[in-house]
Amino acid sequence: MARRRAKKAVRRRSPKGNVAIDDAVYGAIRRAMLSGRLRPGTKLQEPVLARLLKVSRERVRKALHRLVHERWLEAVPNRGTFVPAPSVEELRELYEVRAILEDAVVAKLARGTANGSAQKLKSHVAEERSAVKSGDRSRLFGLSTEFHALLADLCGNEQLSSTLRALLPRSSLHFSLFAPPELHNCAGPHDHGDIVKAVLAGDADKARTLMRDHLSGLVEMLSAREAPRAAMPLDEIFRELSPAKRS
Amino acid sequence: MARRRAKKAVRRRSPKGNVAIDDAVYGAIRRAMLSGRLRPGTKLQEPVLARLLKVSRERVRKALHRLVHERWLEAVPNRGTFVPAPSVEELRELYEVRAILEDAVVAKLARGTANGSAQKLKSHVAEERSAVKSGDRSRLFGLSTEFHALLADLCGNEQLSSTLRALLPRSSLHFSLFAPPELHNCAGPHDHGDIVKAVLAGDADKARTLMRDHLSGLVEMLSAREAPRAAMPLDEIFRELSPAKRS
DNA sequence: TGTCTAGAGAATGTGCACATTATCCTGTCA
DNA sequence: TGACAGGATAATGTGCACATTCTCTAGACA
Repeated sequence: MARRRAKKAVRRRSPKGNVAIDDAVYGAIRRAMLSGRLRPGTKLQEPVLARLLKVSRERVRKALHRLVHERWLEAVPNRGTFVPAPSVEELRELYEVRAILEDAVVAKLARGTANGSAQKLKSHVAEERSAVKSGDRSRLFGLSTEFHALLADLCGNEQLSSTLRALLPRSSLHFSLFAPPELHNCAGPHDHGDIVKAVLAGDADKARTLMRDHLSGLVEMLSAREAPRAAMPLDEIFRELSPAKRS
Repeated sequence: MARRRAKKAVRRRSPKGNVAIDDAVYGAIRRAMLSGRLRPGTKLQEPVLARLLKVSRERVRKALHRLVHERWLEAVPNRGTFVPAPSVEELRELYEVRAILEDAVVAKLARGTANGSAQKLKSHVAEERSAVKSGDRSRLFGLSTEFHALLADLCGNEQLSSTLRALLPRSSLHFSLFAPPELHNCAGPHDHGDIVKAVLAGDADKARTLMRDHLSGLVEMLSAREAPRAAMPLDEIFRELSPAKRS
């Protein structure tokens, strides 16, 4: 009973802030992956992450399950959660499916878009260009992926959008792990601008061709599998990212 | 301490049987949904299911999370887990995405299949025909869905296969909730047989047309939204299904 | 009579303690 | 010296108790 009262006095958790905490934990781990410093095979231990992020182990657990579900991570029963080592074969298959879906996406968009779509697309491409200049790798990666999601969103078919979005985390994983460190090698923003132009011009055939070429180019780049960055201890990775967790 | 020893004496859980229990709980709830007796809006309460299935609440919790993830169910924070009421609009969107993917599937297969594919497809269609005759609604629903998954599997692209499979639970949900009770109204096995013929004949165009018509036919049928079966208390539904849980 | 409020009851959410399992290290024996 | 067995340690997995939130109902008041 004494214990019960003590607990009640100590608890100072904001009422509706639970999902916010969950999202912060999820985001921190996801950002760590996007940074490209987590090498395939790395084990993400629940107690370690809980200590580094200063949350209970259950929160880490939940976030890890979510990431496994989205295929950012892989779980082995009674063993733990690991950073996957996706194969080139998987890369090819993944981008084949993306090509099927995104071909349909740009074809639909070229046939006609909703009001405001043109503005959204243009400003997104502009944002990508500024990210290239500032040299923020994580930010550019995020924006590049989001471009494809944005296209799908503008189709007005939620199922199409969510189906493609489900493929993007795994796609980003390949990017994080195997993209070259130099940003100017990424064939991203330039292609994106051309695709937008074709779509807005209503040229479906050109848009489809550009999209397929764009995706093929990414496959080629990622198949090279440039040597990844040097490994870094977990605590250093998360120490760097911890400020963003609170924003 | 006495409590601790008592626990140890009572526990008689098989060592590796945990995942089996989880699967059983998951399967029981899924089967309940496929039976078509759970109406949209029904709340699936954790304590009730735990009592009916004779497992701990945590197991039920885990299974519900999984079903929510697969979009069989919908969760509302602090409120519970509910049987969804998917709209006709969603139905159309869903089948549009399926058409995009399955169009590509049959086109790939018509270009050439792996050894043994023909046999698998033929025997599957035969199985569907026998299910129609036996009048087992749940079984036919399961087989009909599995036919589309089988086609995707035979493509040899795991990503394509898993992407389509991710859409099938939600698709089955529409089927369970809104398909007419009479089995002979289902435009299933007959279409499937024709598609198999076209694929094995290498006629890609015909296979694609048949697949698109087949999916359109399903949309039309499900859009009618026949009156669902009468509601039934949860305990009766799960009492009927409990034997299968142990098999 | 309709609406709003307070409280009882029951559901969901979460931290913790403990059980179970894997890993690593050490010592022994061939 | 190498391989293997056994135990120490630390991880993952799970049931439970409690906190929090929601729902539903009875009753007061306009």
